[in-house]
Amino acid sequence: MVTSQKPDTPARNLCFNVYAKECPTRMVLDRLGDKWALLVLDRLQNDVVRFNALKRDINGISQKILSQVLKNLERDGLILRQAYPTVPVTVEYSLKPLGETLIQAVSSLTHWAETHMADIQDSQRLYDEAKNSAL
Amino acid sequence: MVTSQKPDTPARNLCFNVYAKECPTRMVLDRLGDKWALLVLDRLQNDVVRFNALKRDINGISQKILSQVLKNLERDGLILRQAYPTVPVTVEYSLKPLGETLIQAVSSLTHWAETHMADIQDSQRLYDEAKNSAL
DNA sequence: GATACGTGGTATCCATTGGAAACCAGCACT
DNA sequence: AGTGCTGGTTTCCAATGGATACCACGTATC
Repeated sequence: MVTSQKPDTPARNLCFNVYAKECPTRMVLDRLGDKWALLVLDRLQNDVVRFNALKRDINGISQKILSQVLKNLERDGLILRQAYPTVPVTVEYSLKPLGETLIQAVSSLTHWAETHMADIQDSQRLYDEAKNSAL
Repeated sequence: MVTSQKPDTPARNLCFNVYAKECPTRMVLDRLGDKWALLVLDRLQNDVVRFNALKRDINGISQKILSQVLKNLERDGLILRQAYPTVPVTVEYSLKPLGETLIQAVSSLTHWAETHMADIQDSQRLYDEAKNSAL
């Protein structure tokens, strides 16, 4: 049976393995497995956007989290931060080539969320009703 | 009670819009924007897996979080939970059709992480070195 | 001159969440 | 009688997240 594998014999023998705790790819998933990062990347698709514009567009994000997320994405080489010494400082964020390669995957996630929302809501309603009738 | 004025006219006027705070699609992103959920879904691709097998395979996940994630995914209609009244209870988790439609997107994310890890590490090293030399 | 505003952020506080470990019930094996 | 395995739940504490206030800077307004 394939189901139960020992921890020391991983399913994949790739150089990088998302299932291994120590693997650096997990750091990437930690980063991407963050709704705000997904939304920021999605918003930067096709656009160059300034800090406060991102804050306005991504409804509900706090400044602290936004600057944190942007800093991390910049460190990862996914986005470019460009500051211009204008009157009040102007800072523009845009996708770097590495980010462009990622946007495909991110985009299909957000698109999936938008298209299958109704199915999920139906399922949740059924689930909750079953729970309540059982009580 | 509406909190405040709308900051600006939103970029998209779709029925479901991930950028809107009140939009249900955000709940989906909250769920998917969770490294553990991504890993669980990825692990269930092509396999029917039992609770403790998932716990073993997904290195580092705690029992509490795993059962929580599984419960949520089941509620969303993405996975199927089947319990058999065997000697010690046997519980099998598998993808439901809705989950199958999602796995493509999830899979490309985890695959992206595995293939572009080296680039990210390079970028992080450069970033940190620049930071340190600036100090 | 003082005041207020807009920019891109930090700093601070506190509620929510996450993880480690302990505990549970039921039964099989020794 | 004690130990182990199953799939969880409970408990406790540290880490994270979000709301809010604050900052420096220059500009416009009073």
